[in-house]
Amino acid sequence: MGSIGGGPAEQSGPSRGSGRPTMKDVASRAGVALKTVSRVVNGEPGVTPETTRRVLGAIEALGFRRNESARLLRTGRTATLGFIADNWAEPDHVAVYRGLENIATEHGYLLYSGSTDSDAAREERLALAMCARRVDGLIIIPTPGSHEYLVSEIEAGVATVFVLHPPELVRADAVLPDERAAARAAVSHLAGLGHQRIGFIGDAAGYQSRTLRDRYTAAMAAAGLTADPAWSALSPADLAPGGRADRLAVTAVFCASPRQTREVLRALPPGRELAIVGLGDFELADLVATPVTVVSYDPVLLGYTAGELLIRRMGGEHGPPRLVEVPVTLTVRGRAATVLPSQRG
Amino acid sequence: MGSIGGGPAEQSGPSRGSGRPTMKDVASRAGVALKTVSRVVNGEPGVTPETTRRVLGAIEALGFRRNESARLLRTGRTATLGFIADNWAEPDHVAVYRGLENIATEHGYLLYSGSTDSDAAREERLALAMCARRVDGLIIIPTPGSHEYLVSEIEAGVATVFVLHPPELVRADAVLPDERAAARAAVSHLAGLGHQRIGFIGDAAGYQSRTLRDRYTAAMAAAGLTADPAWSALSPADLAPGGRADRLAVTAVFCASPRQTREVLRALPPGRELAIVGLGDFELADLVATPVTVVSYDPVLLGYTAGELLIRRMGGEHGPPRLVEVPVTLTVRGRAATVLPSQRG
DNA sequence: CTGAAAGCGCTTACAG
DNA sequence: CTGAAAGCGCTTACAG
Repeated sequence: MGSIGGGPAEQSGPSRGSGRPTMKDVASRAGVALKTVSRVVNGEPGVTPETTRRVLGAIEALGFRRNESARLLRTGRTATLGFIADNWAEPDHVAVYRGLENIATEHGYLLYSGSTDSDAAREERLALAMCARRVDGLIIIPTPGSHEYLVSEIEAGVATVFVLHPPELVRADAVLPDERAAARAAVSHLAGLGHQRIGFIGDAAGYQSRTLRDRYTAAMAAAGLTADPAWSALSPADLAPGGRADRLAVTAVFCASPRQTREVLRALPPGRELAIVGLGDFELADLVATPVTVVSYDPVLLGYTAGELLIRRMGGEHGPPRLVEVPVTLTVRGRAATVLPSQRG
Repeated sequence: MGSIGGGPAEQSGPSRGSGRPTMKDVASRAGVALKTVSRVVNGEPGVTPETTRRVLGAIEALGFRRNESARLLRTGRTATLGFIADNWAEPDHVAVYRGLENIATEHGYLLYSGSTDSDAAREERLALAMCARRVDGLIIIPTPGSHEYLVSEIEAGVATVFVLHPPELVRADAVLPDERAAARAAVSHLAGLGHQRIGFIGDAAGYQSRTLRDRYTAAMAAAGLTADPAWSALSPADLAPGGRADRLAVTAVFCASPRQTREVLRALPPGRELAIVGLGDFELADLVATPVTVVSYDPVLLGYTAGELLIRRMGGEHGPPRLVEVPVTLTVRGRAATVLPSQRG
């Protein structure tokens, strides 16, 4: 174990047999030079059909498969992208990954992946480990906290794109849902149903929804509603009977993420009337006992778009960091979104 | 683009700047030999504090970070595992990945990952691409179809473990839920509620649940019930009003996977009484309008166990392929599981 | 059409 | 305590 990097214990003994055949082995079996094998393997022109046949025969006989890692070392690239998710338990994060995988596959990249569980130290460790492997680019669903540790890597040429949440303390591209439009759609939908006391449910750390909280406040103002600051500091736990939500007499909430929305559903006491709009759709949202309206975006598109931008950057596109916003759609579900007459005014 | 492998278009021009500093750069800046830099970086003993200081200074000044890929080429290992999922849209597959990531991180491995969407050709392409990068081991949630293409890789020393579904046409380790116990638990639970006409819902291809179907048949027999073969060939579509399920007068079903269970929930006409037991739990299973009983296993444990076995194999543990079964638990939910008196007998 | 040499960035023996 | 040489498995110039 070294002092930098570390890693699994070295393999003991030659238990792996004599290893896999190399180009050198193929060359000597075919009676040609190494370079000729390389030519055949790479489909380069200028090799006699007869020689080609001999080389292919040796490859077949030996079960040779070119060591891609060695090739890439010489080439200077790795044809590898790194993806860092915050939390695999979030279907949205997985969907972002799927979008990235789609475009990565189209372009011949393989993916390193890992998750952080919102632990900034884990994110740093993972990202730097991927950089040490010399990934060509990095896609990150960021954890709360600074991403300053990436500055030197980005300067060294590692293309980096943040997705789903914005980065902090580092200038880099980001691909996000259109949060301004989302907040407006949610608030104006609820206002249209007669709600005035609309709360905002962010996450505990208050980080990942900080910009969204500002959007909510702006959207409330745009809808002609004066938002009590306390309304925007709610968490799912505040929905307990007699809890803060009751005391604040909130009749509707806008949830910052599918996870918040699901937690609200779980926390909601039976019989408590509450109109819910969540940012981000989730499976079975239409089948739960209290169907919820959502402002949804396409998380797969989010990942695909981020990958697209990354590939353009790796291709040499320069310019200042870009913010790409993906459109959102309001999907109305259930009757719970209507304010009862007695609650109006 | 070569004829083998292919890959993204080569980067055009020296847009990456002059590249990152190497040990050679550090050595010349510190005025020492390459080997001395290597000693410091690896924490090897026998270097003067003064020399160490000079080297560390140069590392700092240059922003040197060791190229892990190059180190691993020399070492002969890659400290990398490959994970191939069938479908990232399945939360269970993601959970298996999470378990694998846990143990991989503990042991210092990085993960390549990819998915197949049940496409056997994609699986083969991915697996071979990972082998070409010389992953130390491979964990696969297999697609339907033969895995014979892996034989030569396994012989060449790539440790391979299948998880969640068994492999076909290749001898390799597998880690699965205890399907026999699952089928028994499901059938005996339903039989205990008075059901006799219990159907089995597998997937369309009929593949991934083939062994499970046999388990179901055996469990029916063990419960003293005679199963009409038609009952075991049901799909969610058969639940449409007046469909096969109605004609067969099935009063309960055992679903082969969380996906089947969710599809049954979607296909179920309102008012149709049907007791449902699914293999594998899923989020919101307790909150849907028709709560379902499940025979659940821990998918994270499945992935962790598979990784554990893989690491033992990579460590040199020999012996014939092993089948590891993870325990299952019956979780009873909802009242729909009870047969109405009028339906009994 | 084919090949011998040098090198990608590092480590592994082996000398001093 | 420090270093010069060879090599991991491949590709990139450059010769014949």
